[in-house]
Amino acid sequence: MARPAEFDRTKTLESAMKLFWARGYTATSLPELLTAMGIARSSFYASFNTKRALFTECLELFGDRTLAILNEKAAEVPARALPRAFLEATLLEVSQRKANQGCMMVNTVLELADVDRELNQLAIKKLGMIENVFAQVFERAQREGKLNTLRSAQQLANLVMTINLGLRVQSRKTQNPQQLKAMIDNSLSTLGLVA
Amino acid sequence: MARPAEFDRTKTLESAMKLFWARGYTATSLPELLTAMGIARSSFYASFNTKRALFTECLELFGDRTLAILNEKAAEVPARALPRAFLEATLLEVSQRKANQGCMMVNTVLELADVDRELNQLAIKKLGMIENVFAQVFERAQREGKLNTLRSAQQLANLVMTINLGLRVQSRKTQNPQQLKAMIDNSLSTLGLVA
DNA sequence: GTTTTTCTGTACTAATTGGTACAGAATGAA
DNA sequence: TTCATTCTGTACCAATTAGTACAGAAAAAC
Repeated sequence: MARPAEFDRTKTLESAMKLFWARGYTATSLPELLTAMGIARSSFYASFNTKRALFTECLELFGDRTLAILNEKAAEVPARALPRAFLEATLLEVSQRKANQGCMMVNTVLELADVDRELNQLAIKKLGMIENVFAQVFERAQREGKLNTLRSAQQLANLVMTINLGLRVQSRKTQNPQQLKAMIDNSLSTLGLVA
Repeated sequence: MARPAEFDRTKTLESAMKLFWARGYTATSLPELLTAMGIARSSFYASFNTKRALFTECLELFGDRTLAILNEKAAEVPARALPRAFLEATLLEVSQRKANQGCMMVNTVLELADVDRELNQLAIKKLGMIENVFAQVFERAQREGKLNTLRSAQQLANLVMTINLGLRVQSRKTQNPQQLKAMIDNSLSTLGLVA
């Protein structure tokens, strides 16, 4: 028949994600997207309906990827070491190769809270999934006696999230990875589950 | 001579600030600003050079106001009670009358990190001034033996800021003031200076 | 080769962006 | 009243926005 290959959709999606991640939804223009993705305008609209739909896909991708990292770490380390493992994996490893990008979900929550409620809610939902994983891991560890029960698993998860969110803001204002590392240590030592 | 009164500049500035606070820099258009401020286009450019200059003024105003609240509380309560007093004053009292606005400085840091470095730096500077007040208050309290020295004053201040930033993100995703109150309690109890 | 499909490139649209120009109404002091 | 000044309102500008239309090049199967 004919030319089968759509261009590498995953790859272009990834490029778009990085740009949205860095510059946010509103400030990212279509021409910028096209350049970053390396495709023509027509191809863009053929493959990803609208800018907004593309952003949704990117946010979805970012969230899933973050969740994957968390699940991966959850399988590797004990519950009380999970916060550090997650923070280092997502904050330090990323920010070493890509400067201070923060977190696309957090960025979106703040940017679009009063601008686009639907996208905002999607970001909130994705963040909620992260928190849920923490809660489940902690709950199980408590049941197995591997974690103290001074706080409920849910409270602990919420606390980890607050610190996580705070550090993600810090990562957007602090260029230096070493300072960030120190902040992670500093915050985690308060949790009472130092590992 | 002639008609003296400029319209109430402070009041219009405040209206602009609220709008920027809610919707961010990029997503706020000039017509929206004019409506909110209740002035004509010409008056706008006569009084506030550009949209960007206006934003700078608003950010400055927001930062100063937050700093004023902090200093006020610092004069009222002992050092170990300052974090809670500050968080409740800025998060709960505000969010009760004005929904989930978060913090304009934090919003700006995330929105403009890779878009407008100068505005971003201004927001970072203002946040730094907040942190400095905490650091000085803690340092003095430690010198006077009113605060344990398990952590340095600077570390403590940084920790308070991380939690503060995290909670401000939470305040932008959580509508419920009671949940927010619980999160404040939950986070502060980890600081080891519960008051 | 022919055919079928996916891509690029260019040219558009209508709406919106921030910013400027200027006429004239409103205002108040002299 | 006169006169200087500060507003409002409208009309404009050039640039940019997201999105559409379509001609034709590129590529692979037959």
